[in-house]
Amino acid sequence: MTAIHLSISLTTLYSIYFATPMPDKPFQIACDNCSLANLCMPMGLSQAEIQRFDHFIQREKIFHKGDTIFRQGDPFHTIAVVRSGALKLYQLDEEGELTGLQFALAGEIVGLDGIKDEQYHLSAIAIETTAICQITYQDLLHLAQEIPSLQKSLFSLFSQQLNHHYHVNLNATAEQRFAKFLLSISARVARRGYSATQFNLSMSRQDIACYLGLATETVSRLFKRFSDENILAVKKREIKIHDLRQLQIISCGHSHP
Amino acid sequence: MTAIHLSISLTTLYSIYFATPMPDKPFQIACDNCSLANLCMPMGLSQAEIQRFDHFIQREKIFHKGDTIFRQGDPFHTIAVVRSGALKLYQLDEEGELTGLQFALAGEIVGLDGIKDEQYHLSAIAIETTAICQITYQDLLHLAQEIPSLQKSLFSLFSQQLNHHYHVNLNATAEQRFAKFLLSISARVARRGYSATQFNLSMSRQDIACYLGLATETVSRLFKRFSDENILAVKKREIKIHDLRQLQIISCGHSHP
DNA sequence: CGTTTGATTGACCTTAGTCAAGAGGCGTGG
DNA sequence: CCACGCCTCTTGACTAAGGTCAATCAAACG
Repeated sequence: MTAIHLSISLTTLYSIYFATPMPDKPFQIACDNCSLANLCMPMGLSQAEIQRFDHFIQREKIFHKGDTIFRQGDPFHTIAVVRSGALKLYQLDEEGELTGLQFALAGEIVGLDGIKDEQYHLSAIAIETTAICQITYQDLLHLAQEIPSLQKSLFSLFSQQLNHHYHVNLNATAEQRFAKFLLSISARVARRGYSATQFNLSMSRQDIACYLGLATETVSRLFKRFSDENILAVKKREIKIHDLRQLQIISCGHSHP
Repeated sequence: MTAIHLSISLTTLYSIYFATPMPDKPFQIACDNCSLANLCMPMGLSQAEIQRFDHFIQREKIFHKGDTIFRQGDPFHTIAVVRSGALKLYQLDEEGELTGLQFALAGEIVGLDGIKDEQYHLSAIAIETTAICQITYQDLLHLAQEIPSLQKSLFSLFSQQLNHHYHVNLNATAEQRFAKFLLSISARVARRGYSATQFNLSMSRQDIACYLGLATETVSRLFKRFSDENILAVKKREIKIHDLRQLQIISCGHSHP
């Protein structure tokens, strides 16, 4: 088969195809056609309100693996939502020791921690290619004042974020924590309509270990153990869960009866 | 010395002393004269706004040790603030196992977790005699809509609560966690104007252990160790911290150089 | 004044962390 | 294209921190 290589710019292609010059933001997703809208700030808003809200959203930024979104201590101005990809959020103490680590997946909001002291308390970096939507806190406050249902969904999102933090259990064993982690990722991926049993982890073993308060070796051994017990299949960072029920049982601490 | 025992009701005493019948809410603190106002929801409000806000606050309830404020799974209607005393907040999983535990001291807000699913995700019980102020979420939403600075302080409080949860460090040693816990209590007590170095813990050793993800025996041993090292003095639940600086050093993991 | 509940202390054991070595990928540059 | 070095991950052997079990003590409470 012979391949024909065309050298043609996107702008030209666009204008040929649509018979009109390419606008500034040609293929951009707006809130009212975003698949995450029901998980995100505009949830519960009317069509008109969503369009009004959308007007204040910045979507230019694409971050690559390792890029910084904001740093702990930076002055706080904007709230961000992960549109696609994933972020790692972490906190260092005065000595530079890591004191906390979380992940933000598509549809999840980051930066709310900055409101109180007008500075971010966490650093955020992309752990894969990541698109984010941003809104300034000033705009958000004004909009929430004018749109009661936005105010309500913001409170709701805050509440959800609080609940999410209750899930790390200090008393759980390594096995329980790890099972709970996999279930959490599964649920978060599934919430956006993807498979709950097949996904790839964008975070390193080391990040998982830090998040769970374990050593990387322990995480590695748990992957092996669960794989040996046929609970899941793992190939690099590609995970296929075979027995979701068993994971649930393990996460509650009834692993080996 | 001879004691004279008078049997006389508060109502009667009030009317004798003030020469007027006792009103329904005689000695009640209002938001505009409450010492916690600058930590609480009305922070940043004008005098007039505080008085408007105050109108929606219920203050009748006094809870005794062991009394339940709300239960995990109860329908969510109200947000509460601890005016004096202390609460224990805890979460059980489906199996009835404890999965999380926190404390709320005077000036701290509880119930925000309930907003998202319209039910409380934590149970709250008093661990000493506790007075709370309550407001219904409905009223709060309406007020926040009308009073921009209230909306702003609510977001700020939410943000603060999120930050507070980042402080539990899964990678810390028993010693570090314990030191951090004492520092946290110290700071929270001091914020209300009380001594940062002398306070009494209203929670049991078991509660502290659960909160820190340790065994009660370990907590007991840590109290002894710190006491032996002259970092603090402990008598039952009465704590006197001698060396706050050393606690800070320990909490960062530089205990024994 | 016994009974109960919470705290302390000691002896022992388990879990998971540490150290060390090796394997598998990935990108860079010769 | 292959070789080299650099990561990340895996696996094994040993160790230590802290959990468990059990006994004792102290305070609280009816």
